[in-house]
Amino acid sequence: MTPSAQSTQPRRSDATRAAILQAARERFAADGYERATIRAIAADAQIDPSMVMRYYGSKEGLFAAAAEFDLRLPDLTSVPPARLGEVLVRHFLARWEGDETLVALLRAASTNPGAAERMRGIFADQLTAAVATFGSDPALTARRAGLVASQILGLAFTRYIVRLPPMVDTTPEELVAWIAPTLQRYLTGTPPS
Amino acid sequence: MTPSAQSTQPRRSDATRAAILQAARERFAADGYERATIRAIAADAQIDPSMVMRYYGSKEGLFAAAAEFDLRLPDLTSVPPARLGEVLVRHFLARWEGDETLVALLRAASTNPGAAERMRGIFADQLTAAVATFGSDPALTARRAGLVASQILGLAFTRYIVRLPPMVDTTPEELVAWIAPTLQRYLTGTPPS
DNA sequence: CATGTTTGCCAACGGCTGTTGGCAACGGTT
DNA sequence: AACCGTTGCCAACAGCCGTTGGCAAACATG
Repeated sequence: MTPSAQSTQPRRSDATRAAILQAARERFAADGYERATIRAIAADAQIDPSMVMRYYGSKEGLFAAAAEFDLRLPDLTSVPPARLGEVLVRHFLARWEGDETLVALLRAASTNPGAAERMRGIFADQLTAAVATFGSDPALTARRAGLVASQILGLAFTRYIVRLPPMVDTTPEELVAWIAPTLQRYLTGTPPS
Repeated sequence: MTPSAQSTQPRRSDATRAAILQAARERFAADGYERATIRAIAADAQIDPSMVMRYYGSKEGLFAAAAEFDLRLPDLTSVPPARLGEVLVRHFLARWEGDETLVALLRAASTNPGAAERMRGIFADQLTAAVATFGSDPALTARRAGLVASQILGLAFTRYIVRLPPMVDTTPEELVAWIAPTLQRYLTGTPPS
């Protein structure tokens, strides 16, 4: 409790907590939810497995903490409408090329219902909200966001999970050039009859 | 051995083998590789877990048998070039809307290296071969096939695995209308500069 | 100093997993 | 009838899993 200080005093265990979280992200990203064992995560973090339980309650709790993720979508209203697709692909590629959290979430979502639920939340809330900012027909917003998610997640799935050679070998800039028009049409194209 | 007859005589255990395979496909599709237990599969097939081992050797062997999959791609040379995208999306949607094998493969590929390897093989061999039939630049064939795979697998991932509401609620025909132009461009579009 | 809290490790638990070996019933062949 | 391969079940093994409780050291506070 320590009621006097503002609770901002760094606890000595914060480093341990952080080490656990980082090891958890790496293991979940590399192995998926069920293959990533608490024992292995604890070994990576060089602490005892029981500490993981004390700090995160359960394996589910640990995953929930490790899979916290913010897409950090830029403000789309300040982007030229014709370049929306390009900006989005580039942003996504950069976003998870440098952060394995989303790969962890992606892998886990295939088999863990909680992870799938969180993935649903991320794309339903964050992406749909971003798509909604530049308006047009509100009835189509969810569908446009869903289509964008299908191409974005398909890109991530083939490049980082399945590792299809042509998708791994292609440079980010080439991928942007190919995929940007797809997102552009999903976002701003006229609906098919 | 039974050397006289042509080995085509139906064995009494064939029904059991088939029941195991069907139950395995359902469990793998619903739960993924590690959550689908041999005991549960055997219970579904109403036989003893040890039979699974006798007939398929190991869990890996069972999965390999259950995840045998043929995309059954149509002959693309007899399709009007302008309708290639439409034909492909429609085919894929129909193909795995009625066969859970690919969903099983998709789920398992996230965490099981063997499943990912098989998925790579399916798309590298079958899809790339189909794309190669209508020629153009051979150096681009693999990349075109990879891009098609990214959108197709993204569609499957969001619709059948993560179950994003807008992707689940949209009818197949609407999906075809939205996604066909994407595949069309990946297949026949001029490469970006 | 004494006291209470935090941080950590050790050992163990119950449960579930893939896998194995042995044994009974069935079926066809001679 | 005797024989032998096939089909099936039962019981068990060894190993790994998430999780728990207790105990020692480190630390902070009076």
